[in-house]
Amino acid sequence: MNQTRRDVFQAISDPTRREIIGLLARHSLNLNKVADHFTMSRPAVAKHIRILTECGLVIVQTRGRETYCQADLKGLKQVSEWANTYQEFWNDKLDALERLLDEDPSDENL
Amino acid sequence: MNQTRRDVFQAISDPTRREIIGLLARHSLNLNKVADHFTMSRPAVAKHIRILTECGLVIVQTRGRETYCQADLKGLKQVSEWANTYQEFWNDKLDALERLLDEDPSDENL
DNA sequence: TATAAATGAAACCATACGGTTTCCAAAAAA
DNA sequence: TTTTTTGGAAACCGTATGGTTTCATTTATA
Repeated sequence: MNQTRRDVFQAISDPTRREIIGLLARHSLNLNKVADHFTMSRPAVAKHIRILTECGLVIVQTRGRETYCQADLKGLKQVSEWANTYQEFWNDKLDALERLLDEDPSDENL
Repeated sequence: MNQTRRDVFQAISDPTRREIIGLLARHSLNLNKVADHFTMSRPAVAKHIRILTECGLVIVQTRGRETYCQADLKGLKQVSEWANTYQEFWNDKLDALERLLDEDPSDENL
């Protein structure tokens, strides 16, 4: 749970963190409220939230005794854009030809 | 490196695997050709490719003595769609109001 | 046929990950 | 001022991850 190079792709790889994102996107919540949505312990949820903050997807501010968590999902733009780079693969109308050329075994010695 | 439930989000969380995807999207390659693009060992690359196949992003077919790898990135649609769910967060024109309402501290007891 | 190329498989390793429990501190509420 | 509430922090644990080296096997090639 150290601060290795925390990037957005790694942050969203965990289903629990994607759920947290879903929660916080709708309304900001303090830590306990977030944890209430899960069966796992509060510290576990807190660690997930910390990871989300480390890559900027969640912003935390302490108010009194509580930790107020809000989503800031601008970072997901990067993910969307990266995936869309390969849109041709699921958008059948596009570039079928290009891909066919490439599936040709004769390309294999490149 | 076991077959836990391999999902696309986890598969793309590793930068090396995203690079492999980038390579194979342009042209299919056999394992050694893929490995040539990296400084790590061939077995390491092979493991990454295995993970990519486990979630369907890469298809492998053995031809003679070589392992021919091709991308099948339809699975990235899921990623794109998930990220786009939160498009409002980076598309400033949209829903600024809705989000402002939500950033209001008085919401915190939901 | 002997040799080289391409790869799978196994064993191993250090560290990251995802979780737990326990304890402590600070605010808020009774 | 006790007592909750809220959550940070630490220690720990089992397993997954990402890498290595070594060896065996299969297929082409000289």
